[in-house]
Amino acid sequence: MSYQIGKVADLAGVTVRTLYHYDEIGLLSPSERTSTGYRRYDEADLERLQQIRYYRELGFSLEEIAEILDEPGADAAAHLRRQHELLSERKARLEKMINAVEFAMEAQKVGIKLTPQERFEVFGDFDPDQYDAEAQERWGGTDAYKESARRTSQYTKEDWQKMKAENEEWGRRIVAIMDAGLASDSPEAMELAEEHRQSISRWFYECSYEIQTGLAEMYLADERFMATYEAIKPGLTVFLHDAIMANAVARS
Amino acid sequence: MSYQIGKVADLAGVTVRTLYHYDEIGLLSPSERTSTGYRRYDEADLERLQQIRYYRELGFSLEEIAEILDEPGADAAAHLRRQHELLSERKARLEKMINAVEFAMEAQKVGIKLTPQERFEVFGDFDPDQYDAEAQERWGGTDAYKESARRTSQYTKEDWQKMKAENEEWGRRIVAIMDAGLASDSPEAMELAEEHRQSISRWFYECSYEIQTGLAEMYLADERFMATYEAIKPGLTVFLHDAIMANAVARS
DNA sequence: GCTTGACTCTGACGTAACGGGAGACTGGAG
DNA sequence: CTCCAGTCTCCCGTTACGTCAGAGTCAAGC
Repeated sequence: MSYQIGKVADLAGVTVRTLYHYDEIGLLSPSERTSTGYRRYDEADLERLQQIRYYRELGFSLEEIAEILDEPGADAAAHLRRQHELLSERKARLEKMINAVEFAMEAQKVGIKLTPQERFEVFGDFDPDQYDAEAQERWGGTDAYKESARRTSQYTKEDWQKMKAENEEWGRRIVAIMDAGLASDSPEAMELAEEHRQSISRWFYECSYEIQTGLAEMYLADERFMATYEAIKPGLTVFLHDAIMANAVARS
Repeated sequence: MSYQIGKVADLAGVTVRTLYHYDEIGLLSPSERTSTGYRRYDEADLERLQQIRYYRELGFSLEEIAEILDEPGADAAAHLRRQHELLSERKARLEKMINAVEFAMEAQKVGIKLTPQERFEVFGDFDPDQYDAEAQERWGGTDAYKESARRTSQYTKEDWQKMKAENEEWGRRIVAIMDAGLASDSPEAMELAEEHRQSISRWFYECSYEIQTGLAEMYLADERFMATYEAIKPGLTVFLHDAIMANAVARS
């Protein structure tokens, strides 16, 4: 069983021109020709094309691919293993980039400027080991921001003003609680943590306790998020963080 | 605060030539020049470069990026949302490719040939909705195949022969159990399911009950995997599948 | 004030991986 | 026998830079 060039192109999702090119440079020369010069690709050719496509997807140049595939002692299984590893690395890199975008969105929402390093560190050389895939999960997958985008795009100026007013009111109340000397795990503080969560749920996206605790950690970990809360009242960031944690534990 | 071209190049992980190029085609022209003609990039330029890098990573051409970025009414937040969505799609696609590679590895291990469609379907147009991210989890993340690769690379010819002998012995025993008319959830059948799991753990990778049940489903879902077991004895695939399920339930 | 080495400037040509024709031949359906 | 889609080889075009070349710039050190 063998296929002619157009069929192969369709199957593999490439153009015939690409296959001509691969033949020209000797990367993939069909193992047979008909008497009239038509190219015929067999199973082995398809397998090679499959490997080529994976390595291309991974960003290798055709020259590099030719070297890799013609390496003696590297069989199909070895290539699959290698591709699996490289794809996994790419995935980790992508997750890192998604997190970076989420971070940038959150920063922008609060009106914080990114440092030049932060803008680009995700594009730098990547060490897969240092990356914690779980961080990704904190956001509850990928829907939160989609939902947020869908909702906020509809908001009018009055909506934003109303939101701002609500937030300020909330700020006054939590400051009052702190001033009253109440603990961060007092019912009053926890109630305000709960309101913080519900406010996000109402205005932006369904905010689970898990997501909220993720936010609380981020407020603490990043001095600029911290600054926005500290500006309202010194100590508020830690207080809010603890209240969120206490509330999350109590409610679940 | 503004930066000169080399600093920007370092920060963003591109070459100065790339920045010259972006300037030439009007994609990113620094907002200022010194009196001696040196380019000076400010914060806004960096933000634009950040967007450019994300869109490039996503495979857009420079011309497309110019259009997107100069679209009126698209602010930074809109770009971040768009990038987030596109990155998520890419991630789903990558996961699909990883699964396809794993499938190919499993197929190869058992000596099954892939159909041309299977070789390339993962490269086709991708509908993100149809993809089930959980399938990915069945393999217990990404370590199983790494481990398998690490171990099998050390194996000698005798190891492989020993493994083969073990497998054949296991095959004879499970056939005997079927012939004896025992049920798939009989202790004897479950014991052999357990041996199946331990054999994989010993020879390839730490095989959890979760992974094993994933394998059992794959044996049933794919007629060619099925064929390898049916060749030993008709009905074996279903029998083994049920035994694995019963054993997994019983042990956890 | 002068040198020096790292950095920057503007051309201009080179390259990888195809895209998109032109013009001629092939091959199966009617 | 005729068509029309598919295939062949040749060849020039394009994108996103890489790679010099030759000249000017800048901060540091003597």
